Amino acid sequence: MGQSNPPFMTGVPELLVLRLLAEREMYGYELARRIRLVTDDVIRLGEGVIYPALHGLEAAGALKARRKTVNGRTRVYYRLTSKGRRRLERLLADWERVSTGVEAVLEEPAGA
Amino acid sequence: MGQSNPPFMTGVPELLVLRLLAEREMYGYELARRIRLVTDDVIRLGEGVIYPALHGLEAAGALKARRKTVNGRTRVYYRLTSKGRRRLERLLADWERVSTGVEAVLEEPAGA
DNA sequence: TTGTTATATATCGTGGTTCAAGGTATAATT
DNA sequence: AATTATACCTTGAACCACGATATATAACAA
Repeated sequence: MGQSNPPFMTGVPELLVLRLLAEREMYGYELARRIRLVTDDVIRLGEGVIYPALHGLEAAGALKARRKTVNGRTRVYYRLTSKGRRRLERLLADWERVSTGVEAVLEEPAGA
Repeated sequence: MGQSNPPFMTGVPELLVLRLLAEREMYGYELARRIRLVTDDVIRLGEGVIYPALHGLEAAGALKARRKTVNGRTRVYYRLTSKGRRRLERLLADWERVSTGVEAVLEEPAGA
């Protein structure tokens, strides 16, 4: 009974989160803001995407959380684990493969 | 009572189908084969994706179907309408925007 | 003081895409 | 005779991503 593979274009939010956390420790709200900023508002991941992704990644052992209070507000900082780094590599390769595939079709010059 | 927007990474199968049909008239089975071939087997769209996409596109007026019997087998050839061409332009622009956004995050060099 | 905006976390219900699997039928190959 | 390739199609479910909602503090305006 069918377990199906994830759709081939998914996992991008996860990829973005992991990639940013590879640079430095960040917290959820910051990640959302940063993605909006860097993509010029093209990609806007809401809290309903960011937080579940973060929690899932942490549960999978790809992230480690650290609580910190700044200005009376509690932030949860996440950093990559080695497992997370490996996962990032994999997702990076997936993205490259798939986007290259899409480009191949788009540039395809009517070959027989 | 939310109707939600489609996820930001979707619509790629539709894009690929429209792009190939912009070259020339093709039928469903052929499209599936062609996408597999051009992408080096990276993207494999099954019939469960191809045919519903084709039907939806036709219902939306983006494609025009034409029945043709070859070697005793019936094929349904699809060609782009002007509406389909416009839709292709839009999806093309969407893909460019989004993939550029993803790349921006991936190449992001730790800017503050 | 009251209201709104920004910061910061979290969950929930649901909607829509994509998926594998199944179903029909003819032609070609083994 | 059986399997593979061609060719169409539908269905049920999985899953991600979405908007909405909730809570709480700080900053700023009116």
